[in-house]
Parts: sequence; C-alpha cells; structure tokens
Amino acid sequence: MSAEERRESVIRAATSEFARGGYHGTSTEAIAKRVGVSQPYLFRLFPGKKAIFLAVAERCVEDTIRTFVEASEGLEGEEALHAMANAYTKVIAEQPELLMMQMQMYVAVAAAEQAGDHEFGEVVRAGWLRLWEAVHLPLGADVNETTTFMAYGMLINCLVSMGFPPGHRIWEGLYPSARLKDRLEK
Amino acid sequence: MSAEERRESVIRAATSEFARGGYHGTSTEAIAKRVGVSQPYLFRLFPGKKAIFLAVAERCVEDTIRTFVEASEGLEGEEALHAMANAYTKVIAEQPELLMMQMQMYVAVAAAEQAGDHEFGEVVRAGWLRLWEAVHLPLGADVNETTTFMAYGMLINCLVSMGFPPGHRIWEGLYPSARLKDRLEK
DNA sequence: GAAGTTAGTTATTGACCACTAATTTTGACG
DNA sequence: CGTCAAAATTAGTGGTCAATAACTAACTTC
Repeated sequence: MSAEERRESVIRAATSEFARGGYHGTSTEAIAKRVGVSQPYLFRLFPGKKAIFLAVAERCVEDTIRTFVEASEGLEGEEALHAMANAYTKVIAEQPELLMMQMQMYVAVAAAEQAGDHEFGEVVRAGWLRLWEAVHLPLGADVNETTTFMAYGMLINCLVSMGFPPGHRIWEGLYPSARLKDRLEK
Repeated sequence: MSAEERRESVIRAATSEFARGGYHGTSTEAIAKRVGVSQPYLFRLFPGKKAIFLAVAERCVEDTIRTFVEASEGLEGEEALHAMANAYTKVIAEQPELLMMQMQMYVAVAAAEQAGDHEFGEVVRAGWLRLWEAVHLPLGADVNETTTFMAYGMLINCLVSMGFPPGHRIWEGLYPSARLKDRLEK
C-alpha cells in the first residue's frame, strides 16, 4: 500500500479512536492497531501525534461541510433547511463518530491553547466559520435561522456524545428532526 | 483545614483543570499544585482520579441547575425564558469554566463506556435529564421551547470551548441572548 | 503530658506512552 | 536475477503519571 493510501486509512482509524478517547485519551498504539501497522510506522506517515489529530479534525470539518453543501445543492430557504436537517439525521445514524469527533475538536482547543499551540484553535475556529457560511447561504443568509440550525446541531452532538440511545424520549422534538418538521409545517 | 474543606477546594481547583485539559489531559499533580497540597494527598481525600472527576461533574450539573432554578423562581413562560437566558449569559462571562466542564463531561462518557465504566454515563445522562426538567417546567412544559433553549445553550458551550473571544461576530444573534430577545419581542 | 487522631509530607514504583534508530521485507524494473 | 527504493518492522529510550508506602507535625482529649 502506498504511503498516501496508508495516511488515508490512518485518518479513518484515528477518527474512530480520537472520537471516543479524545486527544489525550487515545494512544498512537491504539490507532496503529486499528490500521494494522506497527506503532512507530505512524511517525513515518505523520510528523507526530498532533499532526494526526489535526488531519482528522480538518477532515471532520470538510466532511461536515460537504454533507451540507451536497444536501442543499440547488435548494433554498426552507427546502434547503429540510434537506440539510435530513442529511444530518443520516450522519447521526451512520457516522456518530463524526459528531463525537467534532466535540473532541472543540474541547481540544483550550488544552492546545494552554500548551502554547495557538495554531490549532485558529484552525478549528476557521473551520467553524466555513461551516457556518456553508449553511448560512442556503438558509437565505438569515443569521437567526443559521444560528438556530447550528444550535440544534450542537445539541445533537452533545446528546450523541452522552450516549443517549436512539428512541430515548430525549430525542422527542429533535429526531428525526421532528422539531424542524414542525417549523416547516407552520 | 478540615478534610471536608480540602475536598471542597480540590473540587474547585479540579474544575478549572479538567475544564481545560479534560480527564486524560489533566494530571493529578496539576490539581494538587492549584490546591496547594502535595499530589499524593489527593488520594487521601478521594479514592482516585476518577472520583475527583465525578465529583466535579456532579457539582457542575448541580451548579447549572441551580442557576436556572434561582433565575426562574416565581416566573413563567417568556419571563422565565428571559430570566434564565440572562442568567446563562452571566455564567458565560463569569464562569466559562463551568461551560467547558460540561463539554468535557459529555465527551468523557464514550471513553468511560469503552473502559468498562457504565456508571459514569448513567450519571451524566441522569444529570442532563434533571437539567432538562429544571428548564422544562418554567418554560410552561413546552417540549419545543425547552429543546430550543437547551440547543442554544449547547451552541454557546461549543463556542466558548472553541475560544471565540467576546465581541466576535459569531456571537451576533446569540450574545447577550439577542436571538432570545428577538423571540420575546415578537 | 501521654495517647490518639487528623492533616499533611517525601520518596518511590510500575505502567504506559510518544517518539527514535537501526534493521528487514517487499516489490518494481532493467 | 540483481538492484534500488519504498514500506514496514523490532528494539529501545526518556519522560510522565496515578497510586502506594512510610513517615512527620500539629492538634485534641483525658
């Protein structure tokens, strides 16, 4: 397998591990095991653990943005809202790791900042702004609409992280975007 | 100082440390330094690091619930909403650590679960449900209203964790609860 | 003022972990 | 078949960290 392909599979494996354990709760050995290579080989593919986490974080933002861009393609206003909400419920069911990784990313900023790494926070905040813009435009550039949409998204991320099982009453009015449906219906 | 008072100061110190570093990113030595005692002494006050984290998490939930209960005391519906939103903006400004600790708590569930600790997740989810109820009743027991309120709260927690500075344009329509004001005004 | 309890310390240990260095395997090509 | 490079491994190192053990100092009580 080429180094580039390996790097790709490292990112995928590391996403699972970091999503569950966070930066400090994940060992490079756990990532290597999941990839199926020796632990030291990771350091041939990436300069260090931080670089792997950063790569995962950037991929995570890209994937999320792409989800919304593709879902809202050619749509506007409430139709776009509906499409993006549906797309996100699909992510909840099929790639909860992506949502948990988002949380880990947000939470890792403060620790990085304290450790003297100011670049990571910048990357995460820039990612957030890009994500925000990606949903802002299809929603008709309405700040309140966009803020509400993002807020629901973050609530979902938190509930997924907490491990509320599907079907729990906490998802009422939220899953599968029943609340959003509500807003569409009036 | 009595053991009980020490435990109290450990919880306060550990809140700051865990809020920034998370469970795995915080050393017991860092907590001890902040308290002003030797590191091994923490293990006289608590059975282990996990117990300290749990104590901090429980305190965090209690504090948040109390904030909303006290703010909404004697109020109902939109007045309660306004009061609770204002109370939360005060927390954002004065105790951002509390919000960050909430995030760390949510994010720690999956790791604990994987490590075989199913109790922690239960505690966190139970705390969430109590918090939910605490805002549900003053908001007139309206599920959608409550969900929206919680969603805004989680968005705020995420933005604080990411380190967006006060005054950043991302807070538009959110801080100090401008969006909620909006809703009250119509 | 002896005896016991409570608050606290220093010293240490064993496990883990990120990362490095040196070496070996694999595979493509002439 | 030989050669060269890329892919990958084994072995090891220095550092960190949670937890334990053993000891000390101060206060309380009779």
